[in-house]
Amino acid sequence: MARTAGSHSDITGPRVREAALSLFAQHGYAAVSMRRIAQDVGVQAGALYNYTPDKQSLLFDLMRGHMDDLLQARALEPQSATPLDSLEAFSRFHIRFHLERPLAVFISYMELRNLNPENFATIEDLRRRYESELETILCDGRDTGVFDVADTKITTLAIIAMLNGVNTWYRSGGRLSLPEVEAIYWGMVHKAVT
Amino acid sequence: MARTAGSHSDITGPRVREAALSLFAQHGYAAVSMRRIAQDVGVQAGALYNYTPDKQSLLFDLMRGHMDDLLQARALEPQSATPLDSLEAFSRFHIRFHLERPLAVFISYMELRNLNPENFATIEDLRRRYESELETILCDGRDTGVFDVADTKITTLAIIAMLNGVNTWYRSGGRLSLPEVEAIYWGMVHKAVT
DNA sequence: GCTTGATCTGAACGGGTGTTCAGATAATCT
DNA sequence: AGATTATCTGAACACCCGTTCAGATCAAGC
Repeated sequence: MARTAGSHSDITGPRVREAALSLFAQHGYAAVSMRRIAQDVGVQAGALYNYTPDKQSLLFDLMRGHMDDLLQARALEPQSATPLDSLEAFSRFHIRFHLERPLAVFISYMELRNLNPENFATIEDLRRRYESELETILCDGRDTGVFDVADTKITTLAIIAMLNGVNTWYRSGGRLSLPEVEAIYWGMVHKAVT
Repeated sequence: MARTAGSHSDITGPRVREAALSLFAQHGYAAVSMRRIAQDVGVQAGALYNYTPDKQSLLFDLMRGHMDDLLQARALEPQSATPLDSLEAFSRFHIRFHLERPLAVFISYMELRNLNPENFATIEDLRRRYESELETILCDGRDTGVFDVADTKITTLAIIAMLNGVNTWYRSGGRLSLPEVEAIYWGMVHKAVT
């Protein structure tokens, strides 16, 4: 068989996903055509179908990949001894991870409604899995008496919503460095639960 | 001149905006066609152009109207004596107002990228005006020594992001009543800034 | 150097898009 | 009753959509 190694697919495949990621984040899934993605890749629209069965899968693969990265990176983080340390580690990890890939983050919650029901369920399951890690920390802290939280479910969502907010304004090279941002948000999270 | 009063325009006009609001919130601006909006109104697509110059204006009017409502409702709220009372009033008002119109809230920050640059600037200005009301409260509280905030701009955005999070999960008739939700979130905001 | 087959082109498919407009419709006024 | 005109229809305009596929292209293996 000819052209197995050194083929263009190793290059074009990632480029398709990169172009889709950037365009979906800028204009939204529904407003971006396959022809527009192809243009950014430097290829005709038909060639995209060597790398994705359809447009929906292209979106889903981006979101699925992002959620997998998130859960894997989280799993690789070192364990903490106390609930307070765990909460600080979670808060700092969340900010750092999300600021590193703003486009994927943006897509992963702006384009949820453009997933078909099956794909939506898959992403939502992964999201809930991530959120439950925070809730477990909050429950541990409440049970040991170090946290004062009225409702762990709501506090979980409130903390994540607050931390996600960083992505709306942070620009690297701006007024505040990443460690400063981490410290400020961790301070607010810390106070809010104690 | 005939047909000035009792004309259909008093009815159809609002119905066009209602249908657009609901459909834009469900499927996104780019994914909703004028024909689909017309179908919900019970009219042909061409008739919509008696009520909006184009699709873009339809979106802008919804967002503009929402921001106007927000600022007006906020202005009608009673003044508070202390920064702490002001912050509580703001937090409770924000939650209450936003839970009353989830569709308009959803559109007003999901569809920002579908506004043309001029319309985008207008909405962003109104949004900043609202946010600055919260920041003023935080500055007052910090200056009088009752608040401990590292950075008023970031704290402003963090609080608003946290409060906005309510809209992602709250359903009326659910586990928690509106006053309970208000109390829980106000508790977290209060602790986070003191 | 020829064969092989992965990759890509370019055209086509059926259908949908926002918007316009001449003409039909019908409610109000004189 | 007849004139007026706001409102709506239905067709048309030029264009874009996701997807398919026969055939061209060309790098790797023999």
